Amino acid sequence: MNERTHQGLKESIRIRIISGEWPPDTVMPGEADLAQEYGCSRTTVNRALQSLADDGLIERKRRAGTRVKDVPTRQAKIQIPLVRHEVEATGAQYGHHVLLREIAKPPQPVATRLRLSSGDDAFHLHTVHLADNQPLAFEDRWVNVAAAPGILTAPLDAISANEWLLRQVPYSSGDVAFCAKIAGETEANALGVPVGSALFTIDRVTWRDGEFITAMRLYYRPGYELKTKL
Amino acid sequence: MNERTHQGLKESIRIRIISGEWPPDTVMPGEADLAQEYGCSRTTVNRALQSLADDGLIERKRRAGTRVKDVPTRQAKIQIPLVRHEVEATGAQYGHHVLLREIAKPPQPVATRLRLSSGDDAFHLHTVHLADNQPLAFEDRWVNVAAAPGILTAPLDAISANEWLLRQVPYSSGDVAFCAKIAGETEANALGVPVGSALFTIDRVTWRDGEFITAMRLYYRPGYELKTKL
DNA sequence: CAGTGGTCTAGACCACCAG
DNA sequence: TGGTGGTCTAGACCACTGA
Repeated sequence: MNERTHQGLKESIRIRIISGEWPPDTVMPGEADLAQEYGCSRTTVNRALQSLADDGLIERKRRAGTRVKDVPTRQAKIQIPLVRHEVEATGAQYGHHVLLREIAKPPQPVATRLRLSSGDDAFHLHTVHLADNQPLAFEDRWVNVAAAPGILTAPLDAISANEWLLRQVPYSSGDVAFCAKIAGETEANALGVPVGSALFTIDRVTWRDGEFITAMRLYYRPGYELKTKL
Repeated sequence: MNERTHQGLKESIRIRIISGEWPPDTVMPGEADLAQEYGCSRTTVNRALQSLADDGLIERKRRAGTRVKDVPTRQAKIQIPLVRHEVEATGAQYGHHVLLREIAKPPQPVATRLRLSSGDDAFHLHTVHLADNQPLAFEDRWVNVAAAPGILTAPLDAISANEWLLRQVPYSSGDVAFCAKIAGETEANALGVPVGSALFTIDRVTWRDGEFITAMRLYYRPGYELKTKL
């Protein structure tokens, strides 16, 4: 790898950290020193070090300098999956069915998470996502109609609600949680698995400018794995 | 926010994308144009746009320019948790117990994932992680002794194997998978939950320079959630 | 308060690839 | 093959903060 580029520089420094040249919890040379050592400009060193800090390998503070983290807890980047893309990436054919579609008063836990006044209705949707006609995931979604009025007339048989919302109402922020849940009757029937199966679950609430857009829970069929690299 | 910094610039451009100024799948103005519009240098625009591309909002190609993603699939950064840090972050007291410690031949699935020759022994460890003396997670780990010989004499009662390995053998790369598993007897006993519970599970294999270091599976107690933000 | 990282600039060259 | 992004440079000023 070319050590004159910030990427090559980053890799070189990473290896020096890993090899123990600067043990955990010690201060590394400053940017100016490294720039001189590598014969490049401080700007380049800065980019490399910022990237390493972004990865969680080092910590940087003004005046205090750059130090190797005590425990190099690293960050993983996860593509919050769009189910259709997941399916198509495996070469399978994607499909989905809407199992339930109603305007209803959301249960209390959902209503509070969505900051809806009690008594307010919301759009409720059950969808099952298919890969080669086999159920892959079951989606339970509530949508704030005020934030996305077009959802009521959207062609949800042709395009999944998630995708429609992403296109029409690009969100500004969201909370995501991963967990495991026991399949109840609804989920079990939708996925065609026994009640009591362990389902990998993604819980998501999405906001835009402080206004709630949608809350969704995605139950994946048993055996599913969300993979990433460190 | 100050629009003269690359962070402020990024936020400004992000809002313009979200507001629909450049709809999905359209080409944005080039770096030079934006630099002129904002009255800053192209370098600054470049940093802002690279950051947005890193977040998954836009795609950049030489010659083709910068285009808003069709479906803005965003990336979430997840701190692969060190259980001790997780526990201490909630204000609880961390502890752990080693339940099993042996040299044994790993089962075939583990051996192949670790690229060990069949017949090779490995260091096997069962650990339960505690928060205020309540079981939080059960860890099943195999370690390649050749890659981390000190593990055999490490004080694993005082420091968890994960932490010891991170300090002594900082890894270069790893595969991570999240899934849900049904609690078998071993996991259920360790966590003090009924057999058949749904356990959020993190599977991890760690390498260094192509040499396998450790494979671990972490079963969290029911109700646990791994949270992040978009 | 002095040294470190954070950031901007103006200009430059290059790699890539779509037209 | 020309236009676009990727990157480097040398210098500069500033913000922060720990010694």
